[in-house]
Amino acid sequence: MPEGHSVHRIARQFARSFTGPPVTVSSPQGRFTAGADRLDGHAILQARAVGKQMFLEFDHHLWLRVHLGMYGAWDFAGDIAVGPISPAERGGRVVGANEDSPWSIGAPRRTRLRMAESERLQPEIDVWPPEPIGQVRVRLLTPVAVADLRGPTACAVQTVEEVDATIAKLGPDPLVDGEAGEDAFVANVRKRNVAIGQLLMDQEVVAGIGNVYRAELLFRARLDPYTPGKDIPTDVARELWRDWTYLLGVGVETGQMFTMDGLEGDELERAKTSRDDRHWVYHRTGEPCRVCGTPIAMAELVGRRLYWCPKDQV
DNA sequence: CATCGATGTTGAG
DNA sequence: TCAACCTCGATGG
Repeated sequence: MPEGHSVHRIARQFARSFTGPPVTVSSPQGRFTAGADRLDGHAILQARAVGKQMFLEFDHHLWLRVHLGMYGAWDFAGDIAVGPISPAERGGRVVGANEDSPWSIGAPRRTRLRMAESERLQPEIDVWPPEPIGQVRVRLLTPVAVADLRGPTACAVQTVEEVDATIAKLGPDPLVDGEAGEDAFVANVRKRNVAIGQLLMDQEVVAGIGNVYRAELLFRARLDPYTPGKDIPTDVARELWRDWTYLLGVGVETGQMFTMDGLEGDELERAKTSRDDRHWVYHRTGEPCRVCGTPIAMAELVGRRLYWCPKDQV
């Protein structure tokens, strides 16, 4: 269930801990054996994230494309990075190892970290390499680090042409397209006679936004989710993009989806520690709007639940 | 302890 | 249009 920020963080984990040495690639589960055999023994050159898709380039110029979907996850263990990601690693394209933690051969650390929509340290490993847990589609193993992929929606070996085609179908991602993304986003929104609440979830319009960020972005903009894209003024669309850029940056740096700015004291602590107190409207059906007290509304839109304040968002 | 639902795409029909 | 993916925290008995 990760949205874009998690996928960028996972790509950075690969850039920092898996570029350099040859990688042993296997499919403990057995469902990706043919694909794993095509990558086995090759080194990883770079990790890229675009929206919710991640791409690893191997040194024979084949790529592994992964989409975690609803409940996919990566389990990392060994000499891996934990915690906030340094500003030096910002950017959608990450090449090579981080200077702060250069790749080195040595005894693997015992850290185990699960990276999905959130990140959680797991009990430390006691043997190297650790036993796979659950249905592991792909295992990537270096002398000092291991990554196990579980439950992905997509996991495929691609040529560079196929990677380019996959990315070409995606809308702009602030961490990939930078300033140029803003114009693309505004154009994509304003040419469609489709509700903005639907457009924000459309990965061809903008890549990386999921159900939580959609709801929160629309509330932060005080925008009615049912407003057709073509009726949204240019400056409002630009502000939406800039707010997404901001929230994505916060998410990538902290690993959490902070959407409530300006909190202090107890409110800030609650937002950090309690899932229920973390959002303006997401998953708050019937509860009082934090601004006006009106019960938060919920409706299905293209098969996903949409949350909004019917009074503040107009 | 059983059941449900989910921060999402893919591909069969 | 809908099941598959096959995980896992929340919920209810």
